[in-house]
Amino acid sequence: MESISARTDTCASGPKAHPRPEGQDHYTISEVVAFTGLTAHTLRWYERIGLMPHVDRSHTGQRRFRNRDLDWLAFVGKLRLTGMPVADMVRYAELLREGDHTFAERQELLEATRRDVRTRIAELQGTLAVLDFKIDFYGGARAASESERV
Amino acid sequence: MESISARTDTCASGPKAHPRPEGQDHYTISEVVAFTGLTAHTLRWYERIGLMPHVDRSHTGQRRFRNRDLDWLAFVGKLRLTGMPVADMVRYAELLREGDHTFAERQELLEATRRDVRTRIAELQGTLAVLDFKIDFYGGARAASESERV
DNA sequence: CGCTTGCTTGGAGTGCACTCCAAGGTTCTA
DNA sequence: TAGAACCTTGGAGTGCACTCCAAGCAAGCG
Repeated sequence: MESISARTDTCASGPKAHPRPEGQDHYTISEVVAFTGLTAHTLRWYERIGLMPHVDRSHTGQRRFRNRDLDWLAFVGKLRLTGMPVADMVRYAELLREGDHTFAERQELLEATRRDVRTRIAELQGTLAVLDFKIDFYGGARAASESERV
Repeated sequence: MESISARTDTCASGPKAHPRPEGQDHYTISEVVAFTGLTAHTLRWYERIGLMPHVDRSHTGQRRFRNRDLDWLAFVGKLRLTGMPVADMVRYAELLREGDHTFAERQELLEATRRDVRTRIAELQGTLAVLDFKIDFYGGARAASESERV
């Protein structure tokens, strides 16, 4: 049970995660900034709103991120690219914390996201057609004015 | 010269524009709201920030949109779908107002946008791969737990 | 030990793209 | 011609996703 959620969480060896040094498993916030490209502000904010699963602390209270946090941040980065609202990501994180009985809901959430992404790709391909049309027009107009000039 | 910019502006018969009644050429703001799905607020705001080419007014000062405005709004809608910042659209509108000598710059702007759209599509396809992976995982886990149960 | 650099917090500020408001003038329908 | 529905304006407000700040504690180095 536990092992299944863990695998779900870290996504195993699936998609490539953020780069990181080998054989290490705790990082300061600035190291995570360097790996992920996020700012320290954003990392703290993610934690505050419940988007991080629970970050370890040093004995003096400083954050010590682990590899699983980097994996999670890599996945969050993907979700961010989909345009998913942060509130929905937080919802997904909550479902993860609640355990295996939320499998179905998590799957649905991801499927809804996938539908949105597919729609978005189709929209973008539509805009691409318009852009091609316009750009060809400008190209044609310039070619025409050049041939007039020649 | 003029005719070329006009064609560029309205995009001629190219991509399909917002639906509208045939054989009419002036519309109140609420009609344009119905055709475009934008709000009246947004239409006025577009005009204020210089994103509309110049909307006619009735003798009492109310807006009377024309077909070319609907064409332009359809194009702006496409640009909006690309994720282009409004400021860049305003820039494009300015270039249009400045006349034919801005052809090259307009073409560049559109080409840069097209590059962005292509990048965005590639990103989204990357996220799709991750989503597929995760969704398959949930599907597999559920199938496994069902077979255990059986 | 002192110095610099890094980390902590709650709360306030930013930029974008709208979104709404109040107060009043206009247009249409009965 | 009355009333409802629609239109006008400048300016203020909203929601999202950060982004920054001040004040103070922590860590590593010569």
